[in-house]
Formats: sequence, C-alpha cells, structure tokens
Amino acid sequence: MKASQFLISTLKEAPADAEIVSHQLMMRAGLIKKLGAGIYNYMPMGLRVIRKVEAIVREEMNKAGAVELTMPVVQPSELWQETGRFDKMGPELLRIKDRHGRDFVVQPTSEEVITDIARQEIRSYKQLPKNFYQIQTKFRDERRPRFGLMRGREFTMKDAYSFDRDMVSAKASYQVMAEAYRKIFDRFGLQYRAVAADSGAIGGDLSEEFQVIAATGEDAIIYCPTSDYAANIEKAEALAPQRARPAATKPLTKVPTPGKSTCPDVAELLGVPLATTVKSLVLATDEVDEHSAIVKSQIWLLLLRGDHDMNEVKVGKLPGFEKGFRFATEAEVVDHFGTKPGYLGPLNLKKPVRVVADREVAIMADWICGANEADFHITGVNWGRDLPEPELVADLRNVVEGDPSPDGKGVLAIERGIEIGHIFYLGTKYSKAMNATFLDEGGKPQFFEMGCYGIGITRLPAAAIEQNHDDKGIIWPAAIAPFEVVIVPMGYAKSEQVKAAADKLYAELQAAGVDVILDDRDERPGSMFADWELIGVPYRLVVGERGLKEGKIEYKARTDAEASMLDATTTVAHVRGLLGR
RNA sequence: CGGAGUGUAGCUCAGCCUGGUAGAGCACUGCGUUCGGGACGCAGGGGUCGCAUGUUCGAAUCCUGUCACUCCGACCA
Repeated sequence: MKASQFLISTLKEAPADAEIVSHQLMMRAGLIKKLGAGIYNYMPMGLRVIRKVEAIVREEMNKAGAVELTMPVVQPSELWQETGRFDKMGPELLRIKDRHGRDFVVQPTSEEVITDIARQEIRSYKQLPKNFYQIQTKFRDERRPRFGLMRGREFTMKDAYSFDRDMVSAKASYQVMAEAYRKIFDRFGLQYRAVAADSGAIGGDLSEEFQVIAATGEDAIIYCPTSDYAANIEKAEALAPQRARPAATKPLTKVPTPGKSTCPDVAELLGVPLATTVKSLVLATDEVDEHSAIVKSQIWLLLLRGDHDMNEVKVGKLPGFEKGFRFATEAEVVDHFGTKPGYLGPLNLKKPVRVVADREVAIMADWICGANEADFHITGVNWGRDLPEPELVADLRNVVEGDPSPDGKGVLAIERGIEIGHIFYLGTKYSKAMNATFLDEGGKPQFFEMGCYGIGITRLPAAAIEQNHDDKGIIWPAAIAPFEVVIVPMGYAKSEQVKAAADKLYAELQAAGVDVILDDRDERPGSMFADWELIGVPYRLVVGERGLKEGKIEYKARTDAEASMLDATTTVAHVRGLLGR
C-alpha cells in the first residue's frame, strides 16, 4: 500500500469527548470516527486492525472445529418471543418495526436464531457435536455508551454456539473452546487472564471470562499470586472466617451521632476502626400475580461490615431472592425501622424483618450499628446477648485484597481488566424454551446441550491500546497492526536515488508477503515520523541519501529507543526474520 | 433512567455575563523559502453560532421549548 492512495488522517489534539487513552489514540490516529453516541465509522486504518483480529479468530475457530455462518442483524421477534427475551430483556434490546408494523430486534446476540437453525437442521445424534460461529455486527442500546470502542452500542462480536447430545459432551465442547480461546489470545500478544465467572442460574463452574489486564479496565479481577486461582468480583467467594467470635466485653450503649449517617463518618466520630461498624442494607423481594402486579413484599435487612461492599450476584442467590430483589423504598424503611436510612440497625424494629448477616458480621462482637432513631447509633452490640443469632449467615460481600484465596493457597490480590471474551455452558436453557431436540439412539427426542462463546472483536484493539502505548502513540502487537512495516523515505519527490531505493525495498517486501506501507506523501520527515509513531506501526525503515551513501537503511522498531543501521542488501531478510516468515 | 454539564469552521477553543454585521490556533488551498523529528512568510477557502419559538429597531449573546452529545451512579463482548 502506498500512503498517497490510502487515507491517513491524524490529529494533533484528541477530541474533547475522548476520556481514556485508547479512545483518544484511536481518534488521533484516524482509526475510527464517531457518527453518534456509541456508533463509529471504522476508517481504513482502523478496519485493517479489525480485519486482522477477525482473521486470527476465524483461523483458530476453524482449527477448533467450529463452522462459520452468519445470521441476520435484524431478526423477527417471534423467536425472541419463544424464549421470552423479547419481553424480559431491558431497553438494551433494540426493537424496531417494519412497514407492516411487525416487530423485529437488532441482534445483541443470537441464541434464538442459532437454536432455531439447530432444531431444523440437526435431527440425529449422529450429527453431533456441532459448533457454529459468526463474526457479526451486534447492537446493544447501552444506557451509557462510552470509551469509544470499549463500550459502543454497535460493535462486532464473534459468537459461537455449541450443540451436544449430553452434558459430558457439552463440557468437552466447552473445554475445546477454552483451549481455542487461549490460543487466540496468545496470538494477539496481550497480557490476559482467564477468570472464573458467575454462571448465573445454570450453576456449575463452566463460565470463564478472558480479561486483558489494564489499569483502566472496568472489571475487577480477583486472583491469587501464589496459586492459579482467578475469578471476577461477582464470583470470588469470601470464605467463612476461621476464627471464633470473641466474647462480649462492652455494654449496649446508645450514643449520639448527629448528622453522621454513614459508617465511615460514625467510625471517625467515635474514633474506632471502620471494621467495628456494621452497615444495614434494606432490600425487598416481591411476590407478583400473573399480571406482574405486586401482591406481597418481604423486607430484608442485610448486615455487612462497614468496610465491605455488597455483592448483588451473591445476594441474588440467597434463598428467597431467586426471583429478583430491589432496594426497599424509603416508605418501607420508615414503616419497618421507624426512621430514614442512615441510622438503621437490627435492634428496636417497628415491624419484623428477616435478617441476613454476612459471614464476617456473624463473628463480630461489640459492634456498632444504627439505633433506628435519627442521629443515634448503638455501640457494644452482641449477637445472642442483645439480639437473636442471625436467621441466615451467608457470603454477601465483595472480596477485598488480602482475603484468603478460596482454594486455600494464599491470599487474594485485585487488578483491573477489560473483558474481551466470555465462554459459557448454557445447558438446555434455550433448547427447552424453543423445543429444540434431536433423536438419540433409542429414537427418543432429547434437548440439545448448548454452550456459547463470545469475543469482542472491536473491543480488542481498544484493549490492546490500553495495554500498549506510550506518550507518542499506539504500540501495536505485530499480529494486529494496521501495517507491519512502514518505509519512510527522506525526500521521495526530490531524490531519484531515494525514490529508487524506497520503491525497490517496497517491491521486495511486498513480494516477501510483508504488509508494508510506503509513505510517498513527501511530507517533512518530522511529521511522517510523528504520524507513524502515533499510528503505531511496529517496524520502521527510513531510506535517505545519508544512509544510502554507505549502502545502509535505517531500522527502528516502535519499541526501540534508538534506530540502528542495516545493510541495504540484507534489510528484507532482516524484516522477514522479525516477522517469522 | 436519575443527577450535572456542553452545543460557535474538519479538530481544540475564545466571544455570551454587559445584545450592535463571527474570531484564534491546528488542519485545508496557492505561491515562495525550507525540509532527517509535527517549519516559516504572504495570500486564500470554509461557520444561516444544534434546532424552534419568543423579547427587541437589532439575538451566537436574553427567555421558553426541543434535540443531540458528554460526564457521575445501577447492566454487559
């Protein structure tokens, strides 16, 4: 490719709405251009990166035995009605109508359509297992799109779906994907971690997220540096403390805490550690009739240590919370506790509530909580003495740095990550909902055992940039760089010698199968160097009269501090060596 | 969806408070000088100031409405 034929549109300043470095650099390097909130043009330079990501993913998926197909971006609502997701999914599912007023959705994912294909096409156990995938445009009407391609509304995802005859086989298919994903992410040259994820209602451990490690990541990754344990924050279990509850030593005392409605404020006022306070969270679960009208609400009081945070996924699994929960309204709080949030506690309730204590809270003695009276807290609270033992003790909180690892082999550490892949065992959730069956050896219909496997194709370049950049710009891993090599001639239009040498080098590299761009724009050297460092091409070759006099070509990797000189005659071989071809 | 904020040239922004014929830098075009680390000079092109209403002799500026976008909170590749 010659730069004069291509489109290079770099910016010195980043647009004001680009917050994080990957977004800023993608805009400045002219990779993407915003068309609307969370909707981007992939400009020629950016599309080359996307295509390379796709090619790697496609190659490894094919090697793993998956077969490619594509499903429509716009899908009729009927299939989505079958699984109930047309109504159940929130507004992130974009629903549209055609000219006849019929409902359609813009696919955020394709379980319905692929299950429909499977139930029509796969009739016998002899055709199993199968794994279908597509690389296709997705749309999720995010509440808050941000960070460029990191959280766009329209994006490209590779989504794969496996179909198996039974759970044993399905788990084997899952493992094949887990292995393929590692190969894929290894090829991108990024630091990543595969972490155990929560698999929701289906249960089991068969869900992993692939997280690219980056300080700006939106997800917290929990891992154990001394073992191979890794999980996301939703999943990581806070083990029950091994120590016994200390004996009560302090009397129950009501203390004034005017205006101090949070645990940190109260701890500071009383001069005690935050870990001696207990925070009260009031939740409600609703029983609904067939019209989704609330017929009865149960109020719950969850107790967590003042320095801990509630984990909504864990809470959602408590007995009684299976059908969802919400925060109680202020009216419900006043009704049961006699005061507004800020001074709540399990003592002196106006109406009974069900109490759930976190494992840590259950072994606390002499703790502090709200008095159920504005501007007062109670100190020296003790289980058994001042209130009954908790009805239920459970893991309610997010783990924190230093908690023991669930595998018992050390303590937990936390880092940030960007989720670029997720693999998931689905079981028969969709096949049952859509009555998708095949015939087994006995001629009996059986539901497909399914799995689904996603990779955020367009998110990946953003994650790569977050992990690989410097003050000059992007530093692409060679595997996904828009070009592998750039030839920068000094005075291309002015010097016959330079032009001839640059053209020759360009032709030879092309012949060697190198993805090379020749910068024939005849810009000033400084601005060409700055452009290519911003764009992040891994290898740069400078052709100038100065070097040619000695028969040399200047070489510099994007990551090198200084350039070095190569013999013009061996330059192509050197580049081929770098790229391994 | 709740809270906050911003809409002026392709990009970054000034002008608005205090109404009076729309500005700068970068980018772009032409000419000249220069040219191995984002050059300089001269001359140019480009904006119905998000949109709509109202107030006014007169609105980028003031009022009202509306749309879009951005930021902060609960979901997700």
